Amino acid sequence: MIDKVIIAEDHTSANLSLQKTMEELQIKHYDDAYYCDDALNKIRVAKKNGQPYDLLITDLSFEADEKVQIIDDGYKLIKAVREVQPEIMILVFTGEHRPTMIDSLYKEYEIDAYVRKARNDVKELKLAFDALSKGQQYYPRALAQLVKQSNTYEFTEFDIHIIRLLSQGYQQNEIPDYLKQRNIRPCSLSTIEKRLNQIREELGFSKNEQLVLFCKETGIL
Amino acid sequence: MIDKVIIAEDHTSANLSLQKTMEELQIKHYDDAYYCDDALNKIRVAKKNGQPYDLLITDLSFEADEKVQIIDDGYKLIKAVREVQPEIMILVFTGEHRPTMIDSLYKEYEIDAYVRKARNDVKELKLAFDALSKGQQYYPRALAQLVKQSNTYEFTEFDIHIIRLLSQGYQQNEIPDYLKQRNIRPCSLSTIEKRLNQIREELGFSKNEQLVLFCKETGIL
DNA sequence: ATAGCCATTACGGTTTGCCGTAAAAAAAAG
DNA sequence: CTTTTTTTTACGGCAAACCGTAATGGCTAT
Repeated sequence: MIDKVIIAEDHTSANLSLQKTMEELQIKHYDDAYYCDDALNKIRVAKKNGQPYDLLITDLSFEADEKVQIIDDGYKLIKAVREVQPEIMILVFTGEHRPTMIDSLYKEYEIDAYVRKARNDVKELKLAFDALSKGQQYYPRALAQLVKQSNTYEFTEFDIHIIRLLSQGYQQNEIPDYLKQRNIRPCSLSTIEKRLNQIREELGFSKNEQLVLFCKETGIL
Repeated sequence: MIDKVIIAEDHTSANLSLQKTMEELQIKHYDDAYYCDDALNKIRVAKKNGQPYDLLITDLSFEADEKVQIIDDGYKLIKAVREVQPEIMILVFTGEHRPTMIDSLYKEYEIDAYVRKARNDVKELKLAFDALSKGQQYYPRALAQLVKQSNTYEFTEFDIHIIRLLSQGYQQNEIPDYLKQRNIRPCSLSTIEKRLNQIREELGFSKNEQLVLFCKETGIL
């Protein structure tokens, strides 16, 4: 059973929607937070008082403002919360929709549900909630397909490094020096060229411009 | 006075928030639409029946789904609505925050207010509403500053066209043919090279990869 | 009509990127 | 320790991109 819920969401409008949804779901006790630090703190206190939350509902992106925060986004909040109270259920409610990123949240932090802010999001929230109430994970069917599709190429740290340098204005022939200075080990121009060639081929791209755009869109950059 | 409001917003959660806000503002008559076509239609009908809406609240991005729509985003909706009922007040409520884009909405379509989905958005909605009730325009103070700052370079349609082609994998020497086939008029390779060179210089970039990334980040692509 | 101006195009030299092959180095296997 | 395999690097020819200069074409004003 889910009795006690904490909502972490900085947008007032979305926060209120979630609260209203909680009421419709007849959750007796829900709290809300507009900052990650605040949410984490409430979770800590509740656990200490022997009345821990059953469920955290959180967005992924939080906007910085004049109040300086230790935890400044949902990813870090999830990580921190898992350390404080490993068994708490986590529902991610966000507009973010990079499938691989979401999938990695399920794998790495074992989140229990993901609902995308979209048409019919409230209905989907309730579906997710039902699943969670029964102790089930809620993994949207569409997500599985999207993950499959998008997982055409697995980028290594090295790949990302190169692509980032390109997107920062480095020429390819400047990159070997850059890598040598940092003792990063494949560092020849030839290897860099080969790597880029390979990546482009696997993704069906002809130009680095496409690659950079792709990496931005999938959240790699 | 604002008596009658129409809400165009596809996210259920945001839509419900707006409805709730309308109730708090004691708006007696408000309707909502989850599709632009639906919103436009309601505006048309209301006007025909001699009970036109006073205010349209709309998002800018609407997601496509199986229901094929004629008008598929807020920009087009605003344009269409201005033709149907030029005097209606328009409040844009969106997560979109490209200052120049928003500013151009004020200039081109004479929208009356813009509220960003963010922390305290509900409070700002009410402020905007107050201004509109008094017949005033609501132009957020922060927006003016941002517009000034961000106007480093003004992209022409032509610029965007070229950059988009690059980001789709076109080689520069393929672009002249592409443009000629479509009777787009500077179309020589030389002009394209010159244009890109100029853009890069003005933005302090050395590579097209940077440029593409920049355009993606600022929402031009 | 023509002179002047601006945008567009054409051209050529240089640099950078692309891609194949082969050598060298490192890692794995025997 | 040697052999095999894989990874990394070096090199070279060619295509694309870069960038300056000059020529062309269109437009305006006198």
